[in-house]
Amino acid sequence: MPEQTPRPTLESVAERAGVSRATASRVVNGGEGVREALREKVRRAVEELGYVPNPAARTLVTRHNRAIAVVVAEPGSRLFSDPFFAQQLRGIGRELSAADHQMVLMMVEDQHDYERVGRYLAGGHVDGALLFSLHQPDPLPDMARKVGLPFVVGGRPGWAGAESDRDLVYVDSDNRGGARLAVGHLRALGRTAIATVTGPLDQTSSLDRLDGYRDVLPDGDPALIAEGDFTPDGGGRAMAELLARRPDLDAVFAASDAMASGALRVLREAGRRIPEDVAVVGFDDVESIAAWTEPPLTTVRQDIEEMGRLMAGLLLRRLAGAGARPAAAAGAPRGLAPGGPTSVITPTRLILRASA
Amino acid sequence: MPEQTPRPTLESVAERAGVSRATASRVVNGGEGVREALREKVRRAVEELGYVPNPAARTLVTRHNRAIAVVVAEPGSRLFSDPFFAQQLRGIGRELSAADHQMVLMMVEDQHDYERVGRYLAGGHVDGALLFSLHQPDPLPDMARKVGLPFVVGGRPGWAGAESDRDLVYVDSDNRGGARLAVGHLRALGRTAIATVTGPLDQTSSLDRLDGYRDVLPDGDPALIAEGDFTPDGGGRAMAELLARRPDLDAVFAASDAMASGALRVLREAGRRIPEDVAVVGFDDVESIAAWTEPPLTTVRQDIEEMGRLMAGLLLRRLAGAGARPAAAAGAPRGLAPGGPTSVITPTRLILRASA
DNA sequence: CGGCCGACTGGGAGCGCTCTCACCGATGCT
DNA sequence: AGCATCGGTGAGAGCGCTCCCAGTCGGCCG
Repeated sequence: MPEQTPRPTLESVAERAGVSRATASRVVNGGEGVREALREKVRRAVEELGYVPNPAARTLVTRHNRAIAVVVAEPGSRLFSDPFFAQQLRGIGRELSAADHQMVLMMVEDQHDYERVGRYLAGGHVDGALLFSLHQPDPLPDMARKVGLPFVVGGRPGWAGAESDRDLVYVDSDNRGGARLAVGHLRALGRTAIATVTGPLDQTSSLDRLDGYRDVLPDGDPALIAEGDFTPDGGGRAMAELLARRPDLDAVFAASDAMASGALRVLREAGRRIPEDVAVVGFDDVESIAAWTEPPLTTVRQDIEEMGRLMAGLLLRRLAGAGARPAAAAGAPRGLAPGGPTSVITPTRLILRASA
Repeated sequence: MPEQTPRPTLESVAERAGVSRATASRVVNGGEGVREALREKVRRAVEELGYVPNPAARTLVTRHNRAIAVVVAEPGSRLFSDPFFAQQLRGIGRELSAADHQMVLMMVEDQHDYERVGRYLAGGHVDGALLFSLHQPDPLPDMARKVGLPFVVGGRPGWAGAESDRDLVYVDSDNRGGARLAVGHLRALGRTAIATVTGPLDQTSSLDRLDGYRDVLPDGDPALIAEGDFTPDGGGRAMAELLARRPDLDAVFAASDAMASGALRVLREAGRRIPEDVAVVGFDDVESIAAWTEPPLTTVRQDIEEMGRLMAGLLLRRLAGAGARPAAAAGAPRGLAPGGPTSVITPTRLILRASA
């Protein structure tokens, strides 16, 4: 940066206040154990000089920088196509800035990026990391672990062993419970042939939602299950398939609002009235979709911002050191390690609109 | 951070390689002017020790940290409700990581946050800043200027004097041209009573789009103009008003897809067929909306990711120092200061679908 | 009234890295 | 042969801050 005037240093503040650098430092950092008279002098000097501590110098000795990394894998994916991501960021940002920490956003798209991120995390630029959308066995957690960097994962990790990995702390919404809510509602409506359009089955959120569907319909016809891809198009295709297999279906639970909107359109084109002929329930409650479909979509809402806040809070607590357990936050804390912090599942709830 | 093993320092690398710290440093930073033999030795030492440079120490002396801040005002607003923001971030991230810079995300919600951000920018945590959604005369640019921090603004600043402020460099899409495209298309279709639903008129993007509408329809009936708020609801309300004022209207240009979706619904409820009775054109081409309305929306697309990339590129070029002018990027460079970098307007184009 | 204790304060040693400059041997030139 | 030159290399001085440790100075106890 082009510095116009040489920036004031702690040294200059101390000089102006007529105290030692050590004392000035004490005042700047809270002023414990410094007589009020001196404290005031230093404060005035800081004011007059417009002194701002140099974070690099501080970090050099304290070994932390009040910053955490938010690593987002595959930004090309749905993470960037719906407001999910932005809302999550907002929650994280709020929690972090309340704790006076900064958020460093990193996007991973290809192999090369993994190295970049790995180097960054290893470099000690940040005190901790929030890892998102981990699919396959992802190298990120191991990288972080290797350099001793605390981290929290967003979304239940899906690979073998992840569940039993005691320091793999994650935050996820109650996908399974939400799906149960949706399908239960459909059944309570008296529907008897309830289909489902799932998300890609290599993602835990899709799997969990499908499990919820099965919880309610343990003996369901497999022909009533079709896989989508979280896009409106895919939802439409899956719906068409479902219609071909079971023309008699009278309800559909789509595992995302986007897929539901595609399904709605296919259903309409097939001449089905909604909700009279076929009741439809979505998932996510993405405002720009759910409230504006024709008819408005009954769906399952997850508190996305809260998830972000929770993740940040969990990480912050880990940083604070101590084995401080997270207060059982909204949702059933899922005990993993008897001694460490705990993963959290946030609740979901049904939003009733016209489609079911 | 809990360091398990004391992290290797440049000193230890030098020792292991049998060279001085200075030489080791040279190798780590590119290896200019070091004999191949030594270079190799150092590289091996780095490898064996798993050495990663300490960024804080480096920043302390170089005075820059390969990081830029992305400051987003009022995250509660539309910035977070449509994918606009996420896409922009993606563009910024791509450009930045190509230049090996990091992105520090800061959200400003209230007065208190302004102070926090101001302190952060003044602290030298970052080498530059990208400022978003500046409405009223915003303190941010001045803050940045005061501490000599290079910055680029997203979206044309709207207050008096901003336009003539020669180092207020911004990137915006061609809102006015896009609106001209939309309205021109409607007119070419033979429509004679073309209405428009504007965005909130305290935002330059709304104003510019309205100007584009007027460019094509200089003698239009003011009753054909209604103000919305960029939400589907607001769009619907404005549409209803328009319908009441001019029941004979046969086309509508909505200044955002979200508002268009609301307008579509009101139009449908009023029994108008689209596009037969009323042709509708939106703005933004937000995929989750435009492609899935009933009928699919003809709209104006802006390359949002490109805007992000451009902003980052502009800033990076500023940082690189030199009066290097930005290459006239896609779009008409709008000359402000004859000597400095230049604001950029990115092109928009019409996407034809069924609604018009 | 001397000695101690405790609350403050200052001195100084780094944190890990970059960068200037002096130095060194090997060339190249006159 | 004598001397300026030059690519390479190392020594050392900080960058601005924190924090340990020793020193100072009242006040209070015996």
